[in-house]
Amino acid sequence: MNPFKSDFLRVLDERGFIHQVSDPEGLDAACVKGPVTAYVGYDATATSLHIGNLISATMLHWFQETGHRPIALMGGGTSMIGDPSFRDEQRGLLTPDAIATNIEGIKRIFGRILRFGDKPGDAVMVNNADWLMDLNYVGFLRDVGRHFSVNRMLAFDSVKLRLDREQSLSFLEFNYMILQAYDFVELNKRLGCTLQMGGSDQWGNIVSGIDLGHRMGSPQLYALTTPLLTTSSGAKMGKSANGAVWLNGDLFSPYEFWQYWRNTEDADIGRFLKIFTRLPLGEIARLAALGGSEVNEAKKILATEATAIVHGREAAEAAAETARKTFEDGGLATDLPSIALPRAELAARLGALTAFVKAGLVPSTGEARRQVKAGGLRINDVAVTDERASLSEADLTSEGVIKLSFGRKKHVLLRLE
RNA sequence: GGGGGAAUGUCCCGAGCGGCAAAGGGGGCGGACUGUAAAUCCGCUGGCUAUGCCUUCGCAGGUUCGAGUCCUGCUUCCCCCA
Repeated sequence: MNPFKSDFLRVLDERGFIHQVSDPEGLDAACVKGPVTAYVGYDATATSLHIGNLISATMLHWFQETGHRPIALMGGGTSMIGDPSFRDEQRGLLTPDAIATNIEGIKRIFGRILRFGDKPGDAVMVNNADWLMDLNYVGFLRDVGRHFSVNRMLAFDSVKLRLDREQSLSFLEFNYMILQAYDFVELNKRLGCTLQMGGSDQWGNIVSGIDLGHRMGSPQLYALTTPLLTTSSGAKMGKSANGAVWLNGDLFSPYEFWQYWRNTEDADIGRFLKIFTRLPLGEIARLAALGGSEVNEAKKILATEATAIVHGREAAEAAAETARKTFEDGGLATDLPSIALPRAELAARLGALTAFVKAGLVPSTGEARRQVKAGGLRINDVAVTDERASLSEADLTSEGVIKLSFGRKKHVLLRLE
């Protein structure tokens, strides 16, 4: 199946996006023949997408780049249910309000990744609430539900985890797969969509859509999934100290985002450059081959390029510059993340432990206390040794800020307001 | 329908004679070493207005000076019989 003839599959393959494809030859031929329409669905589980979603969104980018039409599907309807795939327990139900706000947050990122419009080849954004919310229950069961075998659904790996574990799988969640399958068929009808892409955890849901298409008379549909990315040492991608690595700047600043990539493990550089940047493969091969401490140059390029896609070139350069001042000059970069501090609080002597909690560097004063013992907290680069230390105006640097550091890499400035 | 078992530190797994903030892992975080890497070693891994106070062992009651541990009911799950 290897040398693909279509630009799209070749690019995806070369860059390491492909985990599974249904009928690779058929899809390849279809992509050669003319523009294809494909979609990826995003449920409104948070106000922002995260790094994991970026992979599939990037596939949509290359899809468009190679002459096809991508659809970004907002899961306004499916989010009312919640995907149980590979989850070991039920999540709380999202309220309609939350879903609406989440979708607003999620939409923002696509403007940077896809080109939308009305011309052929322009990307389209749709919301499955448009066709799911008004379904008639009995009618839907008769038209669509009859095509699903419960026996078969129970055999899917995606629900096995839940079944094997002692957690119940509610009927509500059990329907998720059916609705997603229906989405695929509906998008085929409405927009001629014949390919659904997603993370490897979506394979079962996607294939169900293909089956449903067969039974309901759709043309041949295709599935393509990406591997679940892990770091070389086995950790799941996308986790940072504060939780997920979000794409929206209000949840995860461009500087933090840049830092996330800067700290990539050596062994992952090539793989990540191919997926998270748009650099040409030749350039990537050169960077990935760097040895010793030279790999740091490659990591900086990875960080800047990946950040530029998500936050814009300017923000990426600024983040790189802030990092350079902080880590390479050992100086004080005044555009490090900062929080405002009322002058009155400082005048009243602010407890050092409290200050670190306020800055969001540690979650509790208890944790701050422990870190003092471990030598992990510094004020203006001087280690805190006394739990009862406090801050005063005397601690302000000549730039008028106080720099709090947690560990070697996390820094926050307190800035008088 | 009947019988037997399980639920533990809100990341996961998992010990726990009635005195328990609760063994041990994994993961995570910090320190040392480095290159803002990996590997390795060391430490930490409920909260607070902190030599004390408060909240944790599926949920709700009860016995007891004292309950994760015993009793009752409930919820969810697993196994066997029908």
